[in-house]
Amino acid sequence: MTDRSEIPWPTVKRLSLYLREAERRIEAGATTVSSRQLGEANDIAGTQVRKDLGHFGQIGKSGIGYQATNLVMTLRRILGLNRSWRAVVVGVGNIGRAILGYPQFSQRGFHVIAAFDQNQAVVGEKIGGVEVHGMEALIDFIENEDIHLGLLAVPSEVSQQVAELLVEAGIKGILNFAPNRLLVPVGVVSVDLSRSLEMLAFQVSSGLTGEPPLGD
Amino acid sequence: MTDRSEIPWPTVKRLSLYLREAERRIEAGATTVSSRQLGEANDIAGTQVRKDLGHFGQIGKSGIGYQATNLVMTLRRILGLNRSWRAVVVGVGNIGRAILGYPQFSQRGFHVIAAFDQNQAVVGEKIGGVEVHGMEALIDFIENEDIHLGLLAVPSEVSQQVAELLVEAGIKGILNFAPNRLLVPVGVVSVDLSRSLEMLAFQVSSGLTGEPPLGD
DNA sequence: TTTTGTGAAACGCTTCACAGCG
DNA sequence: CGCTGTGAAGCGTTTCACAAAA
Repeated sequence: MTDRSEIPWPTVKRLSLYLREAERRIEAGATTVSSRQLGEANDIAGTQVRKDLGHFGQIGKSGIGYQATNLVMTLRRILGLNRSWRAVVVGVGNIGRAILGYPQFSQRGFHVIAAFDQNQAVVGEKIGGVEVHGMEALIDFIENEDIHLGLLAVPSEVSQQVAELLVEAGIKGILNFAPNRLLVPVGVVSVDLSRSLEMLAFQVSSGLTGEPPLGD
Repeated sequence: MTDRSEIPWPTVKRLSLYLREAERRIEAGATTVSSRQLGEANDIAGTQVRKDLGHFGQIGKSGIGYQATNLVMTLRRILGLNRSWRAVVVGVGNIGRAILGYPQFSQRGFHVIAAFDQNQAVVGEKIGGVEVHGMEALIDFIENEDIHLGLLAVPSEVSQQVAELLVEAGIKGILNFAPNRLLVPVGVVSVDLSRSLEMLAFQVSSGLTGEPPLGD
């Protein structure tokens, strides 16, 4: 394994796709997968797949391909999925509720432990088996319950402020649903629905078809 | 204005950000914005902003910057936001419900006209003022109500099939929430929450901080 | 002086071409 | 042969450097 910080971001974005494909093939009975097989469902060339996987050493066998279960284990390890992640949802509006009701997350080791909201009207509610607490309980909860990730679904006017609160409490990463950049010293990935819709509007207006470069 | 199909995709992804920033500055009383101002909130260099905007002709003034309201109009036109988009939500699970309750969309001219689901138990329900219909009504509705976009929030096992249905009915673009590529001859933008979480896990595991290249 | 617009250079990722292994 | 791994070439985007406009 090479130093993870040397892996190009475009490669990282594809690793999830390879992992899924490998898992699908294993379920279909495969014990071995080729670079072409790993890429074809997502229109990624075999060469590209091999270059990407090459970052982790020589893990394939010429003439055969990749040992499927090994590959899955390697990808899981690189992506950081060989552990369990404890997360809280902050902001129980529409998006927060959707996350709380989304069972797929726990399949990958992401566990939503609790939710928080400023609005006293929703405090005490239970959504998808997860209890909603008041914001004043946030810091203690994160510290005491060993929470790693924050799923941030608050209005954009307060997202930076709440993000800083999370970081102060010791959180390690934030999935941000607000349409603005967060300046915090932890990992951040943003999901910006308005922006996605606008990119779609551009595509349609331009008469473009299919997905833009690499499923983003 | 140049041919839109010649605009590089990385540029398109940034246009939404410039538009937002320009609008924010106008609200704050600005009549003029510089390339540096447009980029700084998102950590984009002034040169980059100018190269991007250069695709639409020479719309700035040396020493001054860009006429704010003009710029907003231009960006809106390029992105295809100078019109109204009629959309339907297909699949009224957690994500579908979240979209239906999300009022911000209509601010940008995206109007969710109706929702559809296979499950008879939710048909007839009204969510966020939008009625849920059965899947059998989908094709006629799209044709008769002049629907342009489909917001696809169905399980991944059926997403390709439903996408084909939408295209057959004449839809022009799909915002896809299922974790798989859609092979259809219309515009597609995907929002893949599991993948975003996995990229976040990678970042945190690697000790990386801040956002990956350009807020994606 | 501030800021745009733009060729040219630099950079990073993708694709090619092919050696080598099973 | 089929498939991997990889140096080298190719390509598209970003950054630099600077001329020109207000």
